[in-house]
Amino acid sequence: MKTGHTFVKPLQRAALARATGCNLETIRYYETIGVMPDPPRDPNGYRSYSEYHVRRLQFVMRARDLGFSLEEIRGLLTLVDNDTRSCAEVEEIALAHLKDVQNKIAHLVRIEAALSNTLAHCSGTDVPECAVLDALLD
Amino acid sequence: MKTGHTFVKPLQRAALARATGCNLETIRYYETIGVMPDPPRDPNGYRSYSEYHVRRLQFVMRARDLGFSLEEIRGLLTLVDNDTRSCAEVEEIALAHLKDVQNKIAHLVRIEAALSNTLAHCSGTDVPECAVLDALLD
DNA sequence: CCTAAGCTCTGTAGGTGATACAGGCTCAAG
DNA sequence: CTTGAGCCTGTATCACCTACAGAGCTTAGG
Repeated sequence: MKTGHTFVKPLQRAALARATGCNLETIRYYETIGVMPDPPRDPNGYRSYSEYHVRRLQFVMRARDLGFSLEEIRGLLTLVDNDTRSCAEVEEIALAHLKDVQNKIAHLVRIEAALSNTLAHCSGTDVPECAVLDALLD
Repeated sequence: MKTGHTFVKPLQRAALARATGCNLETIRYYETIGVMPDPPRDPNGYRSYSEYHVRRLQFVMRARDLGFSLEEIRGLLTLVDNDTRSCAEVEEIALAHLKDVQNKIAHLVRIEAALSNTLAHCSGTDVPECAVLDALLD
């Protein structure tokens, strides 16, 4: 086949979903909240996605995997878009998020300790005495 | 003062909120979703809470502090209500929840590692090269 | 007695992050 | 030509609240 200049054929919504692992409906959701841009439309009104959209959605998905909120992701995308890419600004967002994650971990670890401590007193039998309920009932 | 038989005066919604630390509106919410029972009403239609409600809401709040979902709390309350209090059933709910918490912790710890690893490569300066964005952009 | 503050009531909207479904087009294959 | 898959839009739903608007009630002060 002749492949003179690389021309990547546009994707429909389901194809973008497959390409990125993102849920079909979520793509439209990200569009309405402005995380993904309004894509060009085919004459029939169908959304037409390019490689640009694939990369952008992948970026969003990776950031979400790291637990960034959509608000934080919006911030990161602005930096990418303006090609400001000031490392300092990005670091600020990422550091704030890291602290957030660490707080969540600390909180969950406390919960885990309390829970397993309570469960340690549980007889696990069918008797009506229950250490877990006692703990909750005070 | 004469305190022949102990008569605890009924509480209004704000008083229950103060007594339990629960948000005022959340009390009404818990009522609509059936976690708290419909309280008796004064002639003027005001909700009238007794010690029973204080204890029940405290139970709910403690369970929430431990990260139980409202669905799980509903399950625990059913056991309390029926005075079944089969320790085995309670243990089942609490153990499932403990596993859930441990999974969340494991997940967040992975995120934390990835994040701080990425941040370690961050120069923190104003240059447009940014390890964090590079990681997200692939 | 009247008024103003401060409660209460109800229903409903907003927020986060999606997910799902209904009802209607369009398109390609058989 | 029909059928089925895909697309479109708007709206409802989930968890878990929070908040506000607009109304009524209660209480204390003047």
